[in-house]
Amino acid sequence: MEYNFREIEKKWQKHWVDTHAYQVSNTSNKPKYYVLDMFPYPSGAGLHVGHPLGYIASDIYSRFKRLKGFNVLHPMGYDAFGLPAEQYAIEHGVHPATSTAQNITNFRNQLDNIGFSYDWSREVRTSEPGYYKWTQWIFLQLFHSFYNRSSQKAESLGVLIADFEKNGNVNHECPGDATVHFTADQWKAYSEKEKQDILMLYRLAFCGYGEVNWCEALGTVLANDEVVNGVSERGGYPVVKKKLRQWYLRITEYADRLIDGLNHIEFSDAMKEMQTNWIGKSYGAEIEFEIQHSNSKMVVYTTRPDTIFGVDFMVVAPEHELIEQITTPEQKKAVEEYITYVKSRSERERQAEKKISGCFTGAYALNPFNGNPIPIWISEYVLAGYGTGAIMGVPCGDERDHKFAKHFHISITNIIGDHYNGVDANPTKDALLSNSDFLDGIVQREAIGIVNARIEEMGIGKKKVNYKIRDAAFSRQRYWGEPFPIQWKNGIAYPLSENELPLLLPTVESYSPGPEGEGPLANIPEWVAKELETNTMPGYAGSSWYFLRYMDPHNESEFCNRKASDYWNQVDLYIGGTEHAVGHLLYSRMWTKVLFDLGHIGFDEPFRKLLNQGMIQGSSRFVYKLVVKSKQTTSEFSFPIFLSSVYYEKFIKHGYISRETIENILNYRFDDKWSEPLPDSTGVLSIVPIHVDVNIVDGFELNIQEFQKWKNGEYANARFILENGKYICGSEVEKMSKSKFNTVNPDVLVEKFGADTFRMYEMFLGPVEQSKPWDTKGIEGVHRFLKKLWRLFFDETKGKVWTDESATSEELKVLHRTIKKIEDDTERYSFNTTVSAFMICVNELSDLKCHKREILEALLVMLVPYAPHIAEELYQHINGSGSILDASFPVFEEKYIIESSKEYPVSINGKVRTNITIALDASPEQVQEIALSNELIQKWMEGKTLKKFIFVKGKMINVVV
RNA sequence: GCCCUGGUGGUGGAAUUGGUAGACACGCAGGACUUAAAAUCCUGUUCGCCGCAACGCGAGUGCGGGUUCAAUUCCCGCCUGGGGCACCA
Repeated sequence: MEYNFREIEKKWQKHWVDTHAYQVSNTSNKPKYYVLDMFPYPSGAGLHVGHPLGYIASDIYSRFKRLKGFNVLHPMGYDAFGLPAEQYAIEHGVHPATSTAQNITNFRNQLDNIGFSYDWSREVRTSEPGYYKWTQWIFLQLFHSFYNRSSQKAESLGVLIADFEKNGNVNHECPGDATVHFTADQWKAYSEKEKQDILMLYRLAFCGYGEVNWCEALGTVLANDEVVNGVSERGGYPVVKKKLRQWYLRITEYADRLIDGLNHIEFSDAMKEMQTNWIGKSYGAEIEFEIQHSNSKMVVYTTRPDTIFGVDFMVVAPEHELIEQITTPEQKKAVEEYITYVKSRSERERQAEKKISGCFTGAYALNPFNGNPIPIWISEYVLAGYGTGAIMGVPCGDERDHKFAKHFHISITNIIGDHYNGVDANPTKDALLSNSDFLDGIVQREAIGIVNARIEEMGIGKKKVNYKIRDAAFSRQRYWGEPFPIQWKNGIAYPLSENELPLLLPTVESYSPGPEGEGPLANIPEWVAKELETNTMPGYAGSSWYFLRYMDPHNESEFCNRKASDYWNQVDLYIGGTEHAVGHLLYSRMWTKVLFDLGHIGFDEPFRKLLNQGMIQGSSRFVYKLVVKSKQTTSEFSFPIFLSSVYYEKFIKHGYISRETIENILNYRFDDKWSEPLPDSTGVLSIVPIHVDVNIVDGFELNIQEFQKWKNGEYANARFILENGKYICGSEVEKMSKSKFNTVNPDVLVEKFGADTFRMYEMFLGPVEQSKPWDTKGIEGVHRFLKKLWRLFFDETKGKVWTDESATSEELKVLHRTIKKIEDDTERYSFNTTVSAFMICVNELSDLKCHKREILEALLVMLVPYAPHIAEELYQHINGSGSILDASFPVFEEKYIIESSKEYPVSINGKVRTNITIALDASPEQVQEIALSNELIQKWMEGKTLKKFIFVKGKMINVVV
């Protein structure tokens, strides 16, 4: 009987569906375990081999926990709102709901192929009204709440209003505008509009104004993704910043709790570091500077007040409101030109720019301690959104300031003596200050406090904690997202009541943008007539709380019943990529904290343990096309000519190919003699790399016949210049994507080798956490392993070969060593080493000719998480009853693997010279005696004296001479 | 530019807490079985040197230094691949 994986896998997949094998209940006397994959966006491109990596890992862990006696929640669903579906709708007129449903169907079919243990009865889709009703409901919770800084949690706005009526806002500093102060009487006297405007400054979900990428030519707002080098990706039109009314989430109020919460969850140190850096808490001071010949003042934020006497210039962000007031007439034109230039630049470009740019305003600030005038500059490297949008430039202590000063020939004051060498800035805090008036001779670290005290005393500044994190923009001028349950009346935002939810996304005629950068909803007269909000929510709205919905997916009266969330509690294991480090993973943590504060759930961190899967990269292949480039055009030969990679390498090395070389090659390589004249005799020959489908390349060798058929025969009449009779492609590791023709479809591999082989091979590739390029070569090894396993049970000619004989101690040792390895490694998510442990076990059992049920049955149970189909099939044969899914993981027993002696490596001065087998219970003295009396060791020690004898029990021996 | 992360044979990787570097596979080479092929099995496979082999010697975990009896592992400096940087999800 042969291993017929196609038949076996179909059979069991059907059986598992028929028997609801993966349905899980919210009530159980088993302990619970919740394993979750990061919410996938069902893209039209379908799954490539990179996607299932994490899914397989989580599936293995879920099944493992089930064998260990847990009630395991392992759901899957779709983050179904998003930009690509809308873009597709604009281009093809297909409703996003239609294309999304289609994509989901494909996605699901691909997943089903792989044999996952998802409980599909709990599937959710964020674009379904039954789901987004609750996204809207949570938005209303945010809208109706503020962050009470004294109790350190979200509370109902009612609490705030009650206090305003009694005390004004003395107890509650205004988070949206710290300059807002009012008494109880003033509050009561305010109009409805004034009150609402003030409340808006407190709400956790609030409306404000923010800059977007505005493309006039397309009449739309663009995502950062759609802007390339300052112009639109589609069409290449100019993109500028534009201020629009936007919704925000006040995540800044949660900054401290988001930092603190990291101490209570198991994320990698790298991940915690990224989140901490993103939140960017810093301790510093705000200092006020007077401006010469002006009544205005400028406020800078600095983390280094100790360097106040080293300030040689000021820099304000190009958006800073002071600029207009302080710019001198002589500088006006230059400043305006500079600001125009900056408007066309994205924030990223501004920060990444190596070329220093800036413009002098003509104005001077005055150092509050010595009255020295300090020139005020504008530069793109200062961002408006951080701190006060103005910094003090201290060239001797900050690298960027230093470069700026050098570039604009601003003289540099050295306040740190020898610590500054005139060439590089030195950001030390340990130098003794000089040139610093009353701070001379004081260590910088201590001077910080002294200056802070002095500025507070003088009333020109105060200590200030700052955060880099900004409030999260929460609206999009798009169609395919959740509508806001908000109505606008006389400029006041009124929430819909809960019983009006869900506010359904209406159908539209066209998906193109509304007037003035508004979203498509602004084009619907009925919508506008009802004064409904025309923005929609961003992609991360639905994904910020989906892990809760899985616990109670069909509940129509609550977002999630408290009993269900109390039972399932936190996600015990969350698997996904690091690309979500500072987006999704911060937003969902914040939402969880809000829901906790408001008493809707009983925990304030969503994910107890996070495992980051590495990215499977594509290994792209290139063919090299010969073209002729003149100054204006690129022309081609009448039939395309491709050169093997060796020629391209030469071309790259020398930067050009001579006409003679090419003519020689052409004449020499083609049997029928090259007769065509080279096109455009004035042009330069050049070689252009083109991505070629990796599926028609074997290793690096191009399959020329397939290539000529590729892309509907676009290159059917191509000619090739080969090396050693082969066309060798170039290669590069890049993101796996359709446009790079480097995707590999799991369906193809499952069809050829089976799901079990595919699952194990994905794991065998390397540690889940590590990124690596995909290479299909090697999958055969895993497939051979499964066939070898099969042969432990069935012989091609003899049929069944397993027996009921009892196992020998040698066989038990193999089994129990494997149990220990599989259990330990699975527990620490080291799935690549478990696969090799299975291989070693099967190799050893084959060598021992072991076909004993006692051993094999335990092996099958361990294999279930990894290769469930073959395990279930073989289990049915040897056991005959029950499903292996609910078997118990075999119990490791130390007694089977105890060894009495060990072959010690013996080194002389750290170099291994021989191995000696010594009893494990030998004393160090005995070991030394045995080792030193060894012939080989004596030979090595000849003429030398023993300096030290190192013996690590069970590990090694080192003789130092 | 800033933050995070990786670099070990021809290839993917192993070495879990500083203790035999290269487990397990792929590929390659040679062999067995077969009329032949597939499948399967066996042997070898880090590099260099000693004319082969055995044995042995030397080098070796991106590069350069350091700590240690001992470093892929710890420290310092550099080179380089990947991810993120706030409207892709």
